[in-house]
Amino acid sequence: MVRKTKENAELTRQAIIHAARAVFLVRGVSRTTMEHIAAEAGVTRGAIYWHFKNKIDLFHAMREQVFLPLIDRMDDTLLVEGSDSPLRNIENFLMGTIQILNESIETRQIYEIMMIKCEYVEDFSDVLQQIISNCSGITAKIALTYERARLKGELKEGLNPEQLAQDTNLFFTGLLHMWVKDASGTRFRQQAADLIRFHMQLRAK
Amino acid sequence: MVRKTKENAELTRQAIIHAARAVFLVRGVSRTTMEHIAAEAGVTRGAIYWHFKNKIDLFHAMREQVFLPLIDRMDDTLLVEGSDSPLRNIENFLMGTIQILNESIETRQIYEIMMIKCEYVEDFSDVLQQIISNCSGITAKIALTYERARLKGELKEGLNPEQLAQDTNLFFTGLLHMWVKDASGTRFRQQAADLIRFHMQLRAK
DNA sequence: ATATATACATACATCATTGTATGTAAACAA
DNA sequence: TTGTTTACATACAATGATGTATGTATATAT
Repeated sequence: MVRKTKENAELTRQAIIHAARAVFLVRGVSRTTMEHIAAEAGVTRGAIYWHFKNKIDLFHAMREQVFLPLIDRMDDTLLVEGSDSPLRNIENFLMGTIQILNESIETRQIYEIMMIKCEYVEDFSDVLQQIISNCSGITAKIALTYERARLKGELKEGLNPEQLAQDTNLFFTGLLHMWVKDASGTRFRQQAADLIRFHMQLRAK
Repeated sequence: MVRKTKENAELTRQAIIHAARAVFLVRGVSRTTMEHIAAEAGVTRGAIYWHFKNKIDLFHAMREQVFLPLIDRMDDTLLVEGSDSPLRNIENFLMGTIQILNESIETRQIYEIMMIKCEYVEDFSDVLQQIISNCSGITAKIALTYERARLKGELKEGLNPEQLAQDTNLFFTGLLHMWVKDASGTRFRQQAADLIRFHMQLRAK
């Protein structure tokens, strides 16, 4: 059984991505070898090199499975016109992200890999640029939503939407990082919702 | 020149730590070999294995040089009794940390290594626990200071010091991460001070 | 029905890395 | 002054990892 159908080949590709995630998680990206991934996926390195150019290529494929949906959801949650409570939209977006982390093992593990099991050097260093620009994209959309909240009179007086968005973005960046690092769950994972609510109350009228 | 005096040996030790920092920064911790470090330090692997058990041991030695002073400074800045503005103390602590990152190449590089050039797996995974507990220590001290601020009437009404501290801690965690990733400096490094001021104004009366 | 491209598995050559074992000259203690 | 320990350098043995080259059976196109 050497040559497979297209559907079978796609299954193999997915199996390799899943295997990579599993191995990255326990060994870290750098210490993971193609042989590790192949063994986990039940194939040989030949299969991996057929589907992916090298480890980075595989890494990017894994990353996309989580980040493309994130962008979509953000647009759906934040950029809806004519919402009666933009502030709620922001809160819902943050809550939704946490909820996804809670529900999706896949997403959770990929976040963990990207945050504490990957070294951003050499070929990986350009991922940082993507993260930064991604981040400013998020901030911009949050800022827009804060501006709408201001027009609706939801905000305390004298608060600059742009600065609010930056503060929220940094808060959430920190929360995600601590959420991921808090494997025991006692410190941050359980209270994430409370932290978000408090953060939003700070700026609500 | 084989056997050196104690002072000379200590210099060698420091040279190895410095070299490790330089190499970790460009190659990442995992991809860095003892030979790389030895070459950078102008010694052989023999010297490194004499002073350090292995790469982790060396990593911890490097880390301590930055984090022991941090704890001291935090205590000095936050836990001063009878300050007339606890809120200012918190702001000064955050500002001071950023200032140190700006001024000390060594500190900056070690933060960068720990945040985006190290994979927390296997032997390194217990560092995460240290970070978490370190973090809750910081939050506790900030909470204490917020409580003092509340007693002095510096805070807006109805704000819980503990929650404020958590929010501040997450904000600052996020800021440090973005500060480090923002190598160009344009996004976060230049406006860090403004972001901190805004964050503090959000809770000041 | 045959040719060709596909989806892998296998084999190969090369280089990198680790820990330790051993060597050694100078510092230090007695 | 003579051990003895220190502070390394050198040598060794074993293993791991990469990328590519090659093999091959089957799906698919014509």
